[in-house]
Amino acid sequence: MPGRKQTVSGLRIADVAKMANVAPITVSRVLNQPEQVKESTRNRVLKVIEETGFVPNQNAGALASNRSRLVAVLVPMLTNPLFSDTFQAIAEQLAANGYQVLLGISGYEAKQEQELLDVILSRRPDGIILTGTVHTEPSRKRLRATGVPVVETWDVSDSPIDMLVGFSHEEVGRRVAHHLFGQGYRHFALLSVDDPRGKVRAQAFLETLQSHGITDVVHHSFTELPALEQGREGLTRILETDSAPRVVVCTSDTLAHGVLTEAASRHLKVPEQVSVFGFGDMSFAAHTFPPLSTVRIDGKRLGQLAAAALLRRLKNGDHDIVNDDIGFTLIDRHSTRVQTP
Amino acid sequence: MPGRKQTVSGLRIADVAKMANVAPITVSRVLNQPEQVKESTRNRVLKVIEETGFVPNQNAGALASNRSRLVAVLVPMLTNPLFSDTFQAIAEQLAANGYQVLLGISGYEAKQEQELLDVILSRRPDGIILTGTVHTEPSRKRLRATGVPVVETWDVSDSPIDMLVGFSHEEVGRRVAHHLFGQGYRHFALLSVDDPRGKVRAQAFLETLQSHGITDVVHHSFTELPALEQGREGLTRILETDSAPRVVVCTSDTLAHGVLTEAASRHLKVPEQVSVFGFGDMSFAAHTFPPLSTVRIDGKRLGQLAAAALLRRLKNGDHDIVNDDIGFTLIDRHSTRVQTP
DNA sequence: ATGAAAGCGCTAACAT
DNA sequence: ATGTTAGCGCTTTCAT
Repeated sequence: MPGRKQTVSGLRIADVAKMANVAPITVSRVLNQPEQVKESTRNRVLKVIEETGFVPNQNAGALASNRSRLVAVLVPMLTNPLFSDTFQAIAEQLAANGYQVLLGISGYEAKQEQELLDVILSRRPDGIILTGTVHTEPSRKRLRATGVPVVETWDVSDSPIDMLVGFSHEEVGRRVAHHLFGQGYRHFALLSVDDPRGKVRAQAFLETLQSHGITDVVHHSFTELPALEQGREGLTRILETDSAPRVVVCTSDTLAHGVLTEAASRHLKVPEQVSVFGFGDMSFAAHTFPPLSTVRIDGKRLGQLAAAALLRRLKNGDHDIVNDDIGFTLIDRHSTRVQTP
Repeated sequence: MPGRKQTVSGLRIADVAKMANVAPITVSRVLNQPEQVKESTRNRVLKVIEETGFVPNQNAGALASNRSRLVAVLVPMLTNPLFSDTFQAIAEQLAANGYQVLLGISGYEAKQEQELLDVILSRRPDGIILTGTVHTEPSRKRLRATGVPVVETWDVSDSPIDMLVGFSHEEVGRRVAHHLFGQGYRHFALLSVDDPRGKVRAQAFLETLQSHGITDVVHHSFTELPALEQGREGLTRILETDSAPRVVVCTSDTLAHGVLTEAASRHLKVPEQVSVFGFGDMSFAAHTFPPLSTVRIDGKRLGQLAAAALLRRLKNGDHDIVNDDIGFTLIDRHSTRVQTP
């Protein structure tokens, strides 16, 4: 006999149906379209479900209905707090709408993501939310071919796979450069971690400074995930190179926090002796000493919009083109000075 | 006609089988037990799979085989960085062994977890990893009844549901109290967030101090998630109450970091004027200014052990009793002083 | 408003 | 080493 009983309560829909004196399909309707069932019948069925602790098998449901109620969410890394607000918001929204989250850790390499994708697709998710817009060509092709609704996040793209909610990292780099130049800063240092989007920000930042004639930017790049430690080490290295007053721009608030810490430990005055600019406006940024000037990204909102776009597609079947640039804001706190030096 | 085609590539196993001149079951074997298929046959099938981009439907597979290859991981909150190392380690281990992670956000209330559980069980996961050992009685019953392998984490228990990998929060509270008392501290303040396990640590800490005759502990509890902001506010409040030199014990490194920050902003010398003790040994703890004395929890190892215990059960079907206390270590850095005052 | 029959795509069990 | 058959538990379609 192929297959074996696979129930939580020892019951299948058919068993519940018998106990409630209805056909299996009626139980199914009570579970999925309760309004289609007469109240008295519905209550009878619900009572049996309640009493027996019956839990339906969604794998069977997915197979029969071609709807898995699963949404795959791919993030590069769980330990990077930058994404956690977004991820949390996505997961909450989806759960509230009856979808479950299938997690994929894609790393920061498009190739790794590609391999993950087949594993993910084998669950037939009803939707996929990706971090970033850098994917291999096979990945893009496959996703387009399957027709699964896809939302790319945390970046912009000229040719999104499907829907997109993000912001421009190039623009971030440019705006930060202009902003600080406009405030009178002329001596810059850059601390970056080499994730794909951080690289774009760093690159755009450097190019914009070049256009202002500034080419002597001290630049240190780290291969590890952003951490306080790298920020401290970064400032140390910068000071070895050049002790002139300058502003240290970081591709992550965590790095910037490290710079502030190292400055404090050296009794350097911020922003007078060193200024610091971050990225992310993570929860701590407003509360460092001194409070950190940074680029505010509303990660929670990003997540909510991404989930909402997907849910609209899933629920209403509409086919709106979604390409939201949620933008960002430059926030001047006290780790930089507004006056011209 | 019930059901509709649900494929990624437009193909089912049956189609691949025809193209490779084998029976469907042979394709299935190539996918699941490749060593059972003769190399030449296997290569022929793999070639067809490769060329067509066939991706099997795991929902169907799960239904037929009664193995979903899904492991549900329930965490209270994605935005609490304390768990992210553990979660990341779990997800990596599982992925490396062919399991996918179904995410559940359980919040800090057992009741909320209970509701989530039915949704999770409807996917028939092959295993479940829970955070904490506080669950409702219906939850425990249901989990035991289904027989799904369960690993509880991040705590200890006299009556685990099944397997367990954690450490004692009571013991943490006690040890921290003894430790600081032993170093000569007599004036204590406590900053806590009211998550269930933090409460236990705080409680045990206070009771132990009482047993040493210390009852005048200034205690502030926050309802929000631990954040730098609360730590700063906490120290501010403590100083309003009492400006005598003391040690501030925090149920989270994040809180402790906030205390250090507030101290720096007030030009208070740490540890001379205020000492600080944290919990977690999160990545930044060794790099704050001054470096933070704290309780080291090896969250990554915890995750690896939890995943490994589950995988042993899933792969070998063994039924070892797993009840690992991974312990913790008190680390004296420079935010406390070792000398008697 | 409810039901009967068929089938979703895959694999367990039993052949050969 | 490979194939045949039946069925996993559910929902679609069509009927009443």
